[in-house]
Amino acid sequence: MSGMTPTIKDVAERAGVSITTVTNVLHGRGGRFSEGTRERVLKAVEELGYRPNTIARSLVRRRSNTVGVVVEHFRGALLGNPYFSTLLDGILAEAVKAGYQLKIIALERPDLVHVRQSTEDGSIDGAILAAPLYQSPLLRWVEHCRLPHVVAGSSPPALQSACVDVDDEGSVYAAVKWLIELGHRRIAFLGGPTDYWSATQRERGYLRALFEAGITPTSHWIRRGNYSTLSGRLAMEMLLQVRPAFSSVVSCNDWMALGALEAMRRKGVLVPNDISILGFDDVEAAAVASPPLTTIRQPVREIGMTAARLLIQQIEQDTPSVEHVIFPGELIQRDSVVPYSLEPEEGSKPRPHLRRRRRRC
Amino acid sequence: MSGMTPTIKDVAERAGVSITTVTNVLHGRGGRFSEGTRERVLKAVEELGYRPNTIARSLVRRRSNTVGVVVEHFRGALLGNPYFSTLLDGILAEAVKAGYQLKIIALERPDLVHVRQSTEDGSIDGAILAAPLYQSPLLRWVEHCRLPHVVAGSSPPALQSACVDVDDEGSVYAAVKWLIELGHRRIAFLGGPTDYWSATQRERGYLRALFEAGITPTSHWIRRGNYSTLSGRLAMEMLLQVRPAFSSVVSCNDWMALGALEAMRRKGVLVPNDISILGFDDVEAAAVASPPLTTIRQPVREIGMTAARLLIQQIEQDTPSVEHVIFPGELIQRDSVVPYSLEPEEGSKPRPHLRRRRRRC
DNA sequence: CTGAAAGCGCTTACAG
DNA sequence: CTGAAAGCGCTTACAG
Repeated sequence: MSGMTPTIKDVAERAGVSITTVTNVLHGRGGRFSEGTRERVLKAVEELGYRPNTIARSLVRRRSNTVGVVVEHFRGALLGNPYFSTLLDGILAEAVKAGYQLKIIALERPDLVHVRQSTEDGSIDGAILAAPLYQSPLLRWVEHCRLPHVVAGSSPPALQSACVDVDDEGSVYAAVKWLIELGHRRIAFLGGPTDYWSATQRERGYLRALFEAGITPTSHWIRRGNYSTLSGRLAMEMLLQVRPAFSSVVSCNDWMALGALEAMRRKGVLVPNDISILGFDDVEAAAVASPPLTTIRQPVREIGMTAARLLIQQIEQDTPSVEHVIFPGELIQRDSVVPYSLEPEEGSKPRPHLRRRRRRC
Repeated sequence: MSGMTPTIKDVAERAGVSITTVTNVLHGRGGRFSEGTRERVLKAVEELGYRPNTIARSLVRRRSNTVGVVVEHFRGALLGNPYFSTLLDGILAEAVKAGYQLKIIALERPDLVHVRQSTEDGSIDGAILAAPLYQSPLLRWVEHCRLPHVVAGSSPPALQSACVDVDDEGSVYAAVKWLIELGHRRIAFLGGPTDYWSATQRERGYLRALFEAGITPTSHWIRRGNYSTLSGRLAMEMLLQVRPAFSSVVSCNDWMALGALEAMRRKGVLVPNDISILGFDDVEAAAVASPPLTTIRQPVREIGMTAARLLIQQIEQDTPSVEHVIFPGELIQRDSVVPYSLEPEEGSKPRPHLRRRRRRC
């Protein structure tokens, strides 16, 4: 009767008891069996090398004890992106701590049919949406979703779901304001892809700080890329040709800032003496760049942990949440930003970038 | 009779057919239903928003269609490690392509009981062990494991299981040989943690190249760290005090090399003019370091992909494999290594590092 | 073409 | 303290 893998039935037979009794001792339901029975059961379990089948248990309990992380647009190197992997790391840490397993649901096409198929199939108790794009169908899905869920790394204000994210807008706003306090008024912007919520929010923060300081933003000083180093280099090359020139540039992420650094190196533009540059994310490479990049760090791992905690709470209390947890970014001051001291006269001669000198912060 | 979520029974009732018929049309088992029946069933599915319960299906099919990735010693920031996340990325890519889901099994304590509990419970069809430590209990487990499995990022030669890894020994051997051809004979080594298979193998490659060139390795020129940047800096600081001095150093990984770079910068040692340095891994930061780090790249993503492919093959053909797939490392030449031209005389005066000059490769 | 029945491995009332 | 029975949601022979 026993197949390859022993089942509870095999244990029961071997121990000479019913399967009910086996479950009872396995779950330590005290008072439902004698000490002798307990020992016999445990012995049979041991001898047979019996492991309860989780699948069967999940079916009857209607609980899989696993949380799903859904990532959309899996084009290949998503987890190679430190943002995602760090987020996942935080989620995993909390899930493990709470006794949950983790399943990764990678959607090749993020349409409703596929999400529902892979999330509402009983295999997960709740889902964390990892950084869904701005107008992703997933964001539409969650609104009608009865499965516990939380959105991490994306936080449309109007969304009636739990969200955990960094304060993109506020962080950039604060950083640009700091730049202005440092004397910069000609501040360029290296934007990210417009279908990323984060990118548009960061750009908003930049614009708001400018407006508030009475500075009119120039569209010539705003250039967008796709968050890659290459696109940052290209965008910076364009920016470098614009006149009048700017004294500092804030980049939507570090990789683009690193590309911009390269563009400036090639052109002989000195950082931070000629141009100050500020990044976002604080990726590992930012610290070892030359000069080390001043940047805004977001608590990615903590975002993941919080998302997992919020999700598990919903699962276990069986109450949906619409809480938005927004973490502030942290300004990491390194060497790529210095105060602006000497504004060159309007209409000054060529190589304006090279005419200025500033002291370090 | 219908709970919150519709089941196959609800569909059957609504369509006025048996549940057998419902499965049949759902699985497109042609010839077992009429066109009219098919339409009614599909309509009921649509109206009810029915999704098959994967758990129930897995139970009867004895197949979960998910592959497990087991990571041991989950102390918190494992996935934050680009190696693991890239490996996972490769695994995920292949798994998704083959129609499998992915489950992450993070073991806090990698003992046999826990592994077996979480892998032999029917929830996964096979397991990939991600970079288990040198003498991990997991490596003992796999030997008696009936579940399909493959070890990725670790490859004890004697292991009777499928393995996918980079050729640690051979890659370092080749690189050190190259250094010797460049004129270096005094080559120091920044080793990794000795409980890592990779670290010991890389050290072996270093030693073998030295032996083969008739160079006797000096234990004073070998220093070990724990793969972190800090440990690399510390180890290099020690190394820098050793006399006679060396002309080049090969580091067990890039992060330690980056730390070593910092140590040298602080001491005023010029790289590569005074000392050449070679890393391993080609992490993103290696390219933006100053000078950009010459290093050995390992095809991590490909290792993950291959591991997944091997595993799925085992699962679907129901035949265990003991194949070892070993990828060669790739030497990425950047600016931290130059040929050695002038060997200082034995017993030369202080600051020997600063007395040499070399041209770039 | 269609459906009743057995069964996947477990858990949970419920009755002794 | 113990066990027979029903059931979780599906699939798979098997008989019509």
